[in-house]
Amino acid sequence: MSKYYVTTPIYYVNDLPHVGHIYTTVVCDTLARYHRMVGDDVYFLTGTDEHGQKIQRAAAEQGVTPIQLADRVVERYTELWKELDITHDDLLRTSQPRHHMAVQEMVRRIAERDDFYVDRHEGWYCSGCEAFYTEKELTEEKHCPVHERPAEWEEEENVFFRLSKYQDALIEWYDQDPSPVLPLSRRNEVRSFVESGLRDLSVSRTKVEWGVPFPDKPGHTVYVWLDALTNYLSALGFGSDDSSLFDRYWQDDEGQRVHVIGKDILRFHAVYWPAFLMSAGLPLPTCVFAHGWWLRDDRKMSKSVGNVTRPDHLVESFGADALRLFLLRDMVFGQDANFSDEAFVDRYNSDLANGLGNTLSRLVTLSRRAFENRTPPKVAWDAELMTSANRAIDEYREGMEKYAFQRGLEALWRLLGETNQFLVSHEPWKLLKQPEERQHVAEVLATSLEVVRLVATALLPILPETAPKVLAALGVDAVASSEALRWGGLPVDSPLAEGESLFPRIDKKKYFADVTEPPTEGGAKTSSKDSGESAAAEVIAPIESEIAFDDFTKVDLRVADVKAAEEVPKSKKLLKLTLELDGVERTVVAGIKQQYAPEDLVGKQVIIVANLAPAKLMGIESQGMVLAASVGGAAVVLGTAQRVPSGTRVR
RNA sequence: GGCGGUGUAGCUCAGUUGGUUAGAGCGAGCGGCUCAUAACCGCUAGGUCAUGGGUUCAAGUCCCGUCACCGCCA
Repeated sequence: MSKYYVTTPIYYVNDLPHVGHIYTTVVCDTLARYHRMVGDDVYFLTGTDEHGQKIQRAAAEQGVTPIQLADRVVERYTELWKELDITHDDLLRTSQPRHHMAVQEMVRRIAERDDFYVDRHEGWYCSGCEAFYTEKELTEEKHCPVHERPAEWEEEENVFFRLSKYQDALIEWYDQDPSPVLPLSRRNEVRSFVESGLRDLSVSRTKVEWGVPFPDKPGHTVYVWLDALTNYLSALGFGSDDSSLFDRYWQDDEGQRVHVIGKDILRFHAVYWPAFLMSAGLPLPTCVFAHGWWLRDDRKMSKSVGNVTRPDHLVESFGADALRLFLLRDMVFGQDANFSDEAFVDRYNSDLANGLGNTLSRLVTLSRRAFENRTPPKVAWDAELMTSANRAIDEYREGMEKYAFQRGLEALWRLLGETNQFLVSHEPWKLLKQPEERQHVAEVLATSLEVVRLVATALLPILPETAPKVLAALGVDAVASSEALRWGGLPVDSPLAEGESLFPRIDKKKYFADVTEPPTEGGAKTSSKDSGESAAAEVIAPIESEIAFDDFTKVDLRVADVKAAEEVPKSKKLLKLTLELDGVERTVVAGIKQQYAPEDLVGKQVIIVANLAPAKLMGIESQGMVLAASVGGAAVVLGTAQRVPSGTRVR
C-alpha cells in the first residue's frame, strides 16, 4: 500500500475563501479520494496561514486580537469545506503550538548545518506585500507597485538562509524524471530562475511580533515562507514527541508527497521549500503541481480587481458535486480557464443531466420493463462495449494520476456516448416485445448498465454525493475500491426501484432570467451573516456608465409597507415579503435572509422598484425588488428617514 | 530588455517521431427514433491551422522574420 500525502497551501486568513481556494481544495480532495479508492494510504492536509503584519494590522483595525480574527475566518473555511464534501484528515493552523514547535525544530536543524547568518537588511518595505523593494521597482511616488500604497523605508537586522548554496542541488532535482515540478512549463521556469543565480533569503523579521519566535534570536520572528511552508511537516507531528505520522507520510522512501498550489506561489514551493528541506536533511516533495487561475472576463479573479465569484449560489442551486465536476472538467492541466455561469450550466446539462442522468434513467426504465423491475439475469456481456469500457477506465486512471482530470473525465463521457450508440443500434425497446429476444435484451441491458455502474464508481472521487446515488439506483452499494473499478460488478437479477431524476435538466433561459444578480457582474457574494464586518476589506464596485435623466425616470421607486414576511424554504438568502403599496398588496422576494429575520421587517417601510418586470425566484413570483445597500454582499435594507404614506414616489 | 510559452471550426480544446479529404465535445441547423430528463441517434459547419518567408517529394507539425497575448526574470 503506497503512501500518498497530499496538501493544499495554507490559506491566508486575511482573505475570504473564493473560487481559487475552492479549486485547489477540490483538486486535492479528488486526488485524496481517488488514491484511497485505488488502495493507497492517504493523508490529506489543508490549513490556514495566520501570521504576519497584515493580519496584525487588520485585527487592530477591527479592535480584535489576531487570533480572534483568524478564528472567524477559519470558521468560514470549515463551513465551506463541509459544504463541498472535502475529506481532509487535518486542518492545520499556523497559530497552533504544534506548528510553532515544528518551525522551531526546522530552524534548529538548518542552524546545525550552519545555513543561517545575520546581516543588515534595508529597503523600501510594503506591508501589504510583506516584502522589500528596490528604489527602481517603486512607482514615481515611491509607492508599492502592487498595492500602490506608500512604501516605508525600513532597515533591520535579519537572519539570512544560505539559499545560494543549494543552487546545484536544486537543478539536479528539477532534472529528475519524472519531473517533481509540474506542469513542465513551470519546471522550466523555476529551473531557469535558479540557474540565473540565487540570492540568500531573509528569513526573520524584528518588527513583526505575530508569528513564531526565532530560536536563539531574541526579538526576531520567523519570516513568512520558512514559517508557512513548514506547515506541511508540522501537521505530521514533526518536532513533537509523536513522529508516527511524520515517519509514515514524509519519511517513506516509496511514498508520494504532493503539494498542489496556485502558480503564484510556485517559487516558494519549488525553490525555497526544497532548499530548506535539503538543509534540514529531510526528504523532498515528490510533486509540486502548480495549477492555473480561474479567470472571469479573462482577468484573474482577485479581490483588488473586484471580480471575484463566490459560487455559493451555484452550490445552493445545483449542489457541490456539480461545481466539483465543473472545476475539474473545465480547466486544462496547468492552464488558466474562464469561469462563467453559462459554462457551468452547459456543463451540468450536457454531462450530468443528458449524459449521466438520462442514460441511467433510460436503462433503469428499460430493464424494469423487460425483467419485472429487476436487473437482467445472468448472460454474456457484449464484448465490444466491454472492451471500450475497460479502455476508458484505463484512460480515466491515467488522467487522474497525471493531474489531467479533464482527460480522465472526457474518457468516461465518451464511454457513455458509446453506450447510447450501442443502445440505438440494438433497440432493446423493440426487442423486449419479442419473447425470443429475451437473451439478447438481457445482454444489451446488462452490458449498458454495467457501464453506468463503472462510470459512477469512477466518479466517486469527483461526485461524492451523487455518484453513490447513481449506484444506489442500480442496486449497488457505493464502494470506492480497485475491485469496484473492474468490469462485472453489476448485480444479476436484483431489484431495481423506479428512479427519480438525479440531475434534473436546467432550463437555461429560465435560469438566467431568474437570477437576480446577473452572473456577468461577478460581484462578491458571501454566505455568512457577518460578511460586512469580516476580515477582508471589501472593494467598492466601480460606478456604472453614465445614463440620461430619462433613463433614470424609467425606474419607478416607491415606498411600501411590509405587511408580512416569511422565509423561503430551502433558500439560504431569500425572504418572501408581502408589501402594501397604496392599498394594493404585492409579493416581493428579497435576498436579505442572512441579515434580517422576518419579524424584523414587519411594520417597517422599504423602498422598492415598483415597475420591475416580475421574475420567479425559487418558484415564487417576485413583483418588484427591495432596495438595499450591498455591503460586501450583505444587504442593508433602505427605508425613509420618517414614515410616509405607502406608494409615495422616491426620486 | 533577457529567457520561455501560446495563437487550430461560434465556444472550450485534441492534434504522436512532418505524410492520404485537419479532429473531438459543446452550441446551431436539418432529419430520425420514442426506452429516456425537449433526451437519444444520424447528417450538416466548407476553419487561408495568427501572419510573411524558407527547408522538403510532402508542414498545423521543422527553420527564420513579423504581429498579438501570456508567464518568469531584470
